[in-house]
Amino acid sequence: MDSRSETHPIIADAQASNGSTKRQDIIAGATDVFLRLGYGAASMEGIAQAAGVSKQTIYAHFDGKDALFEAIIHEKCDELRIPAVPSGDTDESLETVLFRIAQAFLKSVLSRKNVRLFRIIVSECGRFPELADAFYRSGPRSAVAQLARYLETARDAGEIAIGDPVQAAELFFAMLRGDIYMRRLMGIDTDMDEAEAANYARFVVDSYMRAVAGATLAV
Amino acid sequence: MDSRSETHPIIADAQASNGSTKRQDIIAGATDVFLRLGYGAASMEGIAQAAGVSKQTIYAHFDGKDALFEAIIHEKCDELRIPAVPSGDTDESLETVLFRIAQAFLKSVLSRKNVRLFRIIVSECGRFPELADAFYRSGPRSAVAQLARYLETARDAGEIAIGDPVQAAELFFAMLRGDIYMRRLMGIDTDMDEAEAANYARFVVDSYMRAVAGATLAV
DNA sequence: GTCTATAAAAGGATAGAC
DNA sequence: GTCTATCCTTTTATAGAC
Repeated sequence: MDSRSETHPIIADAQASNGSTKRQDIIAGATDVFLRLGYGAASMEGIAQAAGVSKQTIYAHFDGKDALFEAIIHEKCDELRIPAVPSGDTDESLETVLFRIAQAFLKSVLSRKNVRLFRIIVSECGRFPELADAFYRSGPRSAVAQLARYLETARDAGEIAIGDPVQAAELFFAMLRGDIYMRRLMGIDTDMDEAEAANYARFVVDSYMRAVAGATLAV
Repeated sequence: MDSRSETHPIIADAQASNGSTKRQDIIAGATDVFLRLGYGAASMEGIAQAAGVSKQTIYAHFDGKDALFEAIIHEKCDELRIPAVPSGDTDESLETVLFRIAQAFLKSVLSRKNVRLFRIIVSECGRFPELADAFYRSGPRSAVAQLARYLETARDAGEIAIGDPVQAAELFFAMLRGDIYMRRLMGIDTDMDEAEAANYARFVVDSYMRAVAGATLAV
């Protein structure tokens, strides 16, 4: 895969200059096609055209359609780790931190890219269960774990009354997904602009603050 | 479609005795195959085998794969209307009614049939947007509308403090879906038995009661 | 490694007999 | 209406030249 042939030094240099251009072209084209059409409706011919290479070139770099799909989707799942929950280590109030998390979460989870990725995960979870695991770990599970840690410190400081921090964190994100995320998944709603997102985040944080302000929960 | 030929009275009688057996066989087989494999992975040959008929018989009853798929999925969406929110016209407490609704909702929405149907709606919402509409209207939208009406009466009676009843109802169901529904969609979680469902319903109702017990919301 | 050409199979849809 | 046999397109994957 990384064996640079000695027979055509000029071509080898062209590859070395930006590190296997063809392979990156394939990945870029396949990412576009798979995210747009899903696994079944995407064809290797269409991917080859989108990448500007021939089909055989794809097969020289990947074992087949399944392997290419797994590589593409797995990479997109790993990217979910980046825009995580911002750390709230300052002296901001709980409500302020939750509101900031809410806005970031809504912006990320309702984005077109994210919605399309989740649609594909759901569509192909039978054929590629490992991808569902990767998505869940890198996305929802990671966000929940971070928020749970923060909520736990808030609970230990006596600011809120919750039982299981993980369950409390899951509830917060579930409230944020609300009805709009389901509609987005089904392609019903077009968009939610920043003002609407802020309003909804405010509504959820207000509701959540009341929910966790009460007596300790039995878990 | 319903024109019973006069040329073969015996066959015509066989059809009349239970009302077009072949058509029902096709629907049964297609329902099974489509819900199990989705649109793309299902083949007309496979459906014909599952139904115990020939391919041409399917084409005699339906215009093609698309029309058959739409008929099958649309019918399953219509069935969602049946197990709706139980009416709470008695003198039960708000909490009791919500708890009953929560249990019924969890049982229905987490069922294997319902999860598979929603997976297909999500997968094919690009090709069949009308089906997503049908699902949303018959399922989530219908449940929200019924709960919203109930919450509105509770608000007018001074029992709870909410802004938009529809938004309040959507929040309740979003809390119930929680994290578990997303996991089910991705095929990660196996099952939630009745005891676990009851515990989770209790947790959500408790949290929700606190959330709606506070001051009036700005919507 | 990369391309053109081709194999081999599967799937949607149709023809024609009964 | 129903079946068997067939057409035609699409699709994954491979062969062979350079």
